[in-house]
Amino acid sequence: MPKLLFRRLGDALVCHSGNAKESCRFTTSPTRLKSETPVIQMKGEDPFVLLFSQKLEDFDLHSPTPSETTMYSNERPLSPKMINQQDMEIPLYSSQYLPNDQYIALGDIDMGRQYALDDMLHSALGFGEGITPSFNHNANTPSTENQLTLLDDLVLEDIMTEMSFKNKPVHEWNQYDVIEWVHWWAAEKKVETIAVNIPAFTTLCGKDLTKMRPYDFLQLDSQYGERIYESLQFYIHYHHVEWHDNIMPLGSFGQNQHQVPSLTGQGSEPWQHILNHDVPGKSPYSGTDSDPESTSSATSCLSEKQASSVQFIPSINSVHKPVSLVTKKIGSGKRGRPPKKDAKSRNRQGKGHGKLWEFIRDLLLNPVYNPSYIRWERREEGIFKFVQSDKVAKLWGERKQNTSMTYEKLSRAMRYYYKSQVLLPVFGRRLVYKFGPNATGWRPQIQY
DNA sequence: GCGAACTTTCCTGATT
DNA sequence: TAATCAGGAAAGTTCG
Repeated sequence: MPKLLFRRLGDALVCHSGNAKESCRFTTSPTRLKSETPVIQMKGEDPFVLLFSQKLEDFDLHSPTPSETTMYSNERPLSPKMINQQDMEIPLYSSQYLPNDQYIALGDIDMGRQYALDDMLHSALGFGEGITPSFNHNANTPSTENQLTLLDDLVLEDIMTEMSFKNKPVHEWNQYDVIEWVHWWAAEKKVETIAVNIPAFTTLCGKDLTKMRPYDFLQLDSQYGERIYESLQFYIHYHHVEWHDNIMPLGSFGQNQHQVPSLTGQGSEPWQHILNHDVPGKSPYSGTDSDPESTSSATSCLSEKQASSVQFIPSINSVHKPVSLVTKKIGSGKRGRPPKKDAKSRNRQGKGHGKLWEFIRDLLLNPVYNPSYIRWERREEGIFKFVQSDKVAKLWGERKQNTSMTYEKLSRAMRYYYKSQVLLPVFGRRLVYKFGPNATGWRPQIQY
């Protein structure tokens, strides 16, 4: 019996049929996913049909074969309006996740979301009873009840086996394993990813984590550091006890705090330079610290090249600092930007200090922000989408030391790139942009 | 000091 | 109704 598996990509839940040529994707908001769980069943093998409990109008549904496949909900046919021709060619979800026609592999899961995939799938399981879906393919393909595939063997644990950090001891984790684990932790604990200071972990490897004390975790994330520390100790003890023979004895949170390094940078452990940067008013990626030793001599797992790729990415936690919003003038009659009272309060703008499109590009290349903040729609074509547009705007504003930055303003700047063909518009798609011929550095590097 | 380039801010109107 | 998009207008900032 073929299996129907899902892959979550940011806000998108990707559903594959039993044929690699067929795929169907729908996107919806996290809120809707959580509060109004879409109900999904598969009917038939090739093609297939997806059945939703909610109105189809609520979803942005794309099919690769709209002309050949007729999809029906239990109430109404799929509106042609909802078929987006631009999304018909999506190699992104093809062979890598489809080993053969019968069994479909589950791709990497974005664990950065609040909602739990297993909750969603369990809800889907319960929906099938009492529902008589209609299905029509080419007007002559009968509905085949016996081909209905339930999702009973999809559990979160299976999904987790896809994550690389699980296959190695903590002290061998690289920076990406650390990031992945923190994402996994956030999903496990139902903690919003954006509330966790994940950027503070991006320069750490597993070896650093195993040597860090509770207080160190608090310095990385004042809100969740304690819980992350405890979870890590639990993880090491109960999941990787066979690996961690070189790891220091573990203490419960609250102990050993007298042993922690000082924040003033006098310690000698390799992660301390990172902690020293993560103090209020200082971004760990700002690169403005005047002490060259603190950034170059530490034995962080990051190479210089890797470090440079994230050096200007600001702390997410700091985004949550109080923002003084500019109130909109109503009917002032005066157009244009008003004179700035505090002209020196802003970071340098204009040329030479990182352009907006480069900032966006680097977010896309950073697993900390892709896909939770921004994600590729079709990477090979340079098409991307803002997942949390307001958060990206805050990041951009933080970079420019402009706390009043909004997505509206950011998007205006994005649209100015149309003229120079750094970006190209993607008509009909909200929050979607495309890199133009004058944008560089976004294409995946081919390894020879 | 000037102008170009880039960005920000505000706005109107349209669309989703 | 709110969010987003499109684009005009003008001002702020930096740099050559």
